[in-house]
Amino acid sequence: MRLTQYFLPVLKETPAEAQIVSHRFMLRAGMIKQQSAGIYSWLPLGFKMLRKIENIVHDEQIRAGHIPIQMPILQGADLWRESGRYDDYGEEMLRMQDRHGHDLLFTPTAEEMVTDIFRSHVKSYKDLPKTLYQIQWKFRDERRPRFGVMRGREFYMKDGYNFDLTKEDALHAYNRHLVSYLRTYERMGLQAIPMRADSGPIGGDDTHEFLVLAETGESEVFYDSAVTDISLGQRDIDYRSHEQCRAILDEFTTLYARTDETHDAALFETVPTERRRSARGIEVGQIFYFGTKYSEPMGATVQGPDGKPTPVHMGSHGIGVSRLLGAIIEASHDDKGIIWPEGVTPFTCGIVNLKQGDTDADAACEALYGELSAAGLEPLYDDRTERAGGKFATMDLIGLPWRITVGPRGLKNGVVELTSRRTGESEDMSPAAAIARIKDIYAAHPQPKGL
RNA sequence: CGGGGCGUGGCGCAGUCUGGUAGCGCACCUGUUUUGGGUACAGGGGGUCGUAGGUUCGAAUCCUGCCGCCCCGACCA
Repeated sequence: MRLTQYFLPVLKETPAEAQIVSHRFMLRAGMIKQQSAGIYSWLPLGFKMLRKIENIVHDEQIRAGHIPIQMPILQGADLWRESGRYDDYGEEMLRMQDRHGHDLLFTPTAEEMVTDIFRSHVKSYKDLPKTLYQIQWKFRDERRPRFGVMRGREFYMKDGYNFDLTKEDALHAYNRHLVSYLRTYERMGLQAIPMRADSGPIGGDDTHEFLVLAETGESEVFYDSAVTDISLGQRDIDYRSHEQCRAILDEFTTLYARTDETHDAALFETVPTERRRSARGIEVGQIFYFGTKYSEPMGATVQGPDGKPTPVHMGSHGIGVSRLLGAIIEASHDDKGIIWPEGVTPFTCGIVNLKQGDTDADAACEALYGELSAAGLEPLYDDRTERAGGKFATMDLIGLPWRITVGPRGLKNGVVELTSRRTGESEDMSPAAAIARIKDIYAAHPQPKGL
């Protein structure tokens, strides 16, 4: 993308309403525009990042064997009356009526509807297990929306639902989700720690939340510092293996890690003093096993081998896609702006032309831009006739991991400058070497495919 | 929903106490100049002062209602 062809309304000054760093940078980098309390328009850069994150989530869900679907944003009230949640959900559920006076609601989650889909089409145990998921806009009428997209009323969420014949199978689905979530977060450069949590209005027996440690987090968390040393890394995972998924769950959830909701002070005392930590965290996902809580009242049964109808065992699992955008920025920024991890960045690198209009500089930039684009490595070329300072400030603000700086002086020596946004370190090299380096870097950080 | 605060051009703000018909910086447009880490100068466009009503010769300013937004708290991906 050429910057002069793009729509990137960056701000020099911070809008007064933005209190936390991710919100400030999202506004300043021209990613979002607030339209109402907790409701945002997604401008090109923000929309692009939302899609990137979404695509990582898709990649990792599909890898785990889960099947994408899409359910409507507006749902009829009847299904929710069946499960009993129409009355239970409370003020957070935004309700409305259509012209016929039928009650509708803006979906805050979709257990009812997915259960309806399942019961309409699946009749035999032979069709199990199945996990269906969607990435869709949700609406929860929060009492107090805040922190930009971190607690919006409208938010983009991946919600998945597993259907299994037995509790054992459903628990494997739970473990499998935990593993796939860990992998999803790691790919975004985030460390999200699974913590034992409360089930809230979803209900159920087993539940873990995934928390990214950050000062601005809304949850208070308590953990054994050893949990921060564990990572999935590059290991091969067979998502069909009950044993392997179970082993990874044990590996990640044995050490003490809980939110304030489930914190057990006495148990925490058993953690060695020097490893006891209390901190703040951002909740970026949650997984539940709730058995037959919905399948029984809603009649989601399959015929078992014995011919008898059996209610299916279910769980649901969520990742806050729009919130992740805020969480990544909270976890990765400096005073100048965002620092995207290579795994999720709107563009792989920036090309800064220090002297637009200089024949050599223009030609060198065009060549870099053309070759990187042809290689599928989407660069952002700052071809504005602005003074260099403004170009650097813009690049720093929007946080592309790498920048290639091209100017007439360097070109006289046959070099351009490759700079890391994270370390700020620069290196002079030939344009060909810079391209090779960018290719190498992103070979190790493949960009998401999505659907 | 309880407590607090704020609505003045796209953004950040002054002006409100003490009424006299709107100003600054940034951004934007034009021109010249400049260009290696947010150039300089000159000219210019853009504002029903959130909104409705009231007081007054006169309201951004005083009074009342309403709307919106932000912060703290209690609830949540």
